[in-house]
Amino acid sequence: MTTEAAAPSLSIGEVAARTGLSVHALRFYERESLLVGPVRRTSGGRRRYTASDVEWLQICVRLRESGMPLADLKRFTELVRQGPGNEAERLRLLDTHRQRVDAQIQALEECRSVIAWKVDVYAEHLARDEAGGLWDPTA
Amino acid sequence: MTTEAAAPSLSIGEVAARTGLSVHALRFYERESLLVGPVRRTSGGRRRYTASDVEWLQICVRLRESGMPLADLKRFTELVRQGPGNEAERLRLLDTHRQRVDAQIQALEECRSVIAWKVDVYAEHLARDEAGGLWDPTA
DNA sequence: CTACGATCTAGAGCGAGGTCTAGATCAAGT
DNA sequence: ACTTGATCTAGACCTCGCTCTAGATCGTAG
Repeated sequence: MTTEAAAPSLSIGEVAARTGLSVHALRFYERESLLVGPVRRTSGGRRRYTASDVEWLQICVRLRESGMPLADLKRFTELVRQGPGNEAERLRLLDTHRQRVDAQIQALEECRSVIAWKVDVYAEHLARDEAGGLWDPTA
Repeated sequence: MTTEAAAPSLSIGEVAARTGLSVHALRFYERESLLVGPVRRTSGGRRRYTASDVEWLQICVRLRESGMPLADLKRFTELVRQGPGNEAERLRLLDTHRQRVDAQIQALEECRSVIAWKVDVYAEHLARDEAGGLWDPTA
């Protein structure tokens, strides 16, 4: 494993396709230090991403999708970049986020049930609508 | 019920406390036409909200919390303001939103499981940590 | 060699959703 | 009457998270 044979790398466009991030966003993330290591470049200056860059970005996407602010993601990246020794803090960060996600899911489920109820009210109204009756939900 | 006896009304501050919106946000929502009817004023020009204003705002809060854009909320408000006759469109709007919420919940649950897995990885690592071993998750 | 598309940098711009400020007015307690 | 705190308006400003632009360069297919 220490002897490599032409480590396959990806262009920014390919990484964009694989992560769902735009090429703009990828360059932006890099500027914001959201990548663990520096991205390699070709002799001509084009970025070449490794498989583990892509994996990391996929984790980032999950964390972002679930509402982690870029600032927290940056902090997490820093910790990973610093290497072993700070796992407790990484754990804290992730676990705190997990709790926020749980709260978020719960809040959404409450919203969902309120909305579903409203939907039912309207659906029911429309079902018996043909009979024709005045009905003002503002009342 | 048609004869009223001093309909109790609330100040903007009281409404803020009851809805969780800031007084700034309440004024902003009003400017953006997110309220069904015009808000009453005292002789001195202060806003007085009715109980149904508050109910409406509470629905708005749920819809916003669950990610409905202000533009959609505005559209929904318009429909309600126009009165009976457009229930089908209201239903479509709400049901579309409900589907988005469902999708959101599902996405969050996937994120949650990815995060929970990462949390476990770190927790486990820390548990067997005292034994002391190199461990670099970047590898 | 020529085209043409993908990528480069630095930095400006944008949309959403409020938030805040200034300066004035109102209302209630003492 | 005076003080204090809540509210008023109009409009400037802010954060977040990208997105887009301009103008140059790279690299690959003909």
